[in-house]
Formats: sequence, C-alpha cells, structure tokens
Amino acid sequence: MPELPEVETTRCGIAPHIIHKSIQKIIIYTKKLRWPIPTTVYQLEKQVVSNVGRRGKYILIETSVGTAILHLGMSGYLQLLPKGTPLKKHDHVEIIFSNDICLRLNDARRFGAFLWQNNSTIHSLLKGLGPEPLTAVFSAAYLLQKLQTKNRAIKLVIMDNAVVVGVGNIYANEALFLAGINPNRIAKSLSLKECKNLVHAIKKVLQKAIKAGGTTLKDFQNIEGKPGYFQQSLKVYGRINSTCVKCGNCLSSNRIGQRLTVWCEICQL
DNA sequence: ATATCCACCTGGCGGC
DNA sequence: TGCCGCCAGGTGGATA
Repeated sequence: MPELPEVETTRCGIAPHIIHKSIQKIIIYTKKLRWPIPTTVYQLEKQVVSNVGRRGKYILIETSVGTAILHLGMSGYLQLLPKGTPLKKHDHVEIIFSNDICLRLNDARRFGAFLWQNNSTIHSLLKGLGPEPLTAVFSAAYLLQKLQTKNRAIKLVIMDNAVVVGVGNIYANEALFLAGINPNRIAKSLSLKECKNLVHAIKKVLQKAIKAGGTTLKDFQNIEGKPGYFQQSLKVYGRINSTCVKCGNCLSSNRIGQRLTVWCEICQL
C-alpha cells in the first residue's frame, strides 16, 4: 500500500467526483477482506456523499447516516470507472453512483478493509489513533514526551499508529535518513533537538511524496491508473546494497520488527 | 502497560 | 517453462 501520501493522493482523486453525488447501489463481490464486510455498509445506498475524509490511512466516505471506512491494506487501490466496465481480477467491492460512475476497490492481497460506522459512534479502529503527522499537534515536544516510555527502536515508534498515524516502512526509512538518526536507536534516547529534526523530516518527506503523487513500487496506482513519482526521490528505501547518496558509504540494512530497514552508518547516528 | 511474534493473502522475482 | 522460496506499501490481536 499505500502509505499516507498514496492514500491522500487517492482521496484527492476521488473526492471531486463523488462529493454531493448520490449512491445508487453497493455491490460486494468478496465477502471478506481483512475482516468480513458488514451488511451495514448497505446503508450507503440512497445516501449522498457529504465529504471524503481521511484519518491516517483510512479513507472516510461520509454521509448523513454514517461513514464507510476504507483501508487499502498493502496492495489496494480505488478506481472510478463508467458503470458496467468489466470487472478485473481482485475487484472486491463497487459503489455505483446515480450518475453511472462507479468506485471500485481492487486489492490482490485482501489486507484492506471496507467497514461502516454510524454517525453516533466511532469505529474501534479509529479510536486510539495518534495525531495526523501534517498537523501542528505532531510536534517535537509531543514526540519527545511520547518517547519517554519507549524502550524500542525509534523506527518502530514512528511506525506506531498510536504515536503518529500514516508513517509506514518507506517513509520511516526515508525520514530517519533525512533526520540523520539511526533507526535502531532506542526511542527514549533521542534529544529534543533530534525529535525536532525527526518531526520535521517526517512532515517534509510526506509532503514531498503527496506532491509527487505518491510512491509507486509494484501495484500502487492513483485513480487514473497512473503511477506516483516519489520513488525517484527515495534515498535509502529500496537501495539495499547501494551506497549512501550523501557520503558514498555502503548502506547498512537489517530487520526491525520484521520490516526491512536501510540506513547509513555514517550519516545516521 | 509494553514488547514480540504471528497471521492474513496474492503476485512477482531470482535461482535452479 | 516450471517449481520453490523469498519478498512486498499494513496492522490487529494473541501471547508473555
């Protein structure tokens, strides 16, 4: 998937086409993605989309009765197509609008989700999420305070949705490189200055990636089926066994929490 | 509470 | 060509 920039690219791509549009029909081709799709999502039918929001990597299709919650997992994407376009392999759900366009969720690995919340409740998946990385709430002071109880690698902590949402493996690697911080550092050992650098790096790398339309690795594509271009800017992710773009040193790699991590031993302390 | 590990899936790639 | 093992953008949940 899609990390936050890819999700945001997707949200921006679909929003203008479906806001204020009326939903005619929901068709579910695959009953279970990461979780079974609840039948409550049929409440979307006959409703008008009031807004298309995002919380972390969840896309929120809002109506006056409730909100459909979409997650793209590792391999999901959304497409807007004319109603009746032949289905592709791994098209799991479609939302048909009254103007005869439909929104389809395709997800080869089925790690994504299609869920529902009534307007009076908050889905448990959305509870306990940390701040959005691109808001002022996510600050150096906030991060420093959060790190005080954390004896794990800093990379794991910035990828923890309870600390800050939306930072996945690509951008965690990239932000730590940009901030000059070794991903293996014990989180609570970071100084305020390092927290400042890291928070700044996370915001910068995410903003740049959103501007570039996301990162395309294998199967991510935006709403028009076009790739993102941020992969051209990656400094460490995917560059295992290559040399550091800054100092020429051979990059190091290991696994942190089962996720491939790449860094420069000289530039990241 | 925190930390670790597993599970859920398909597809693409390199190696034999 | 084919089969095998390994890898991949996420993250909730079970376990210690």
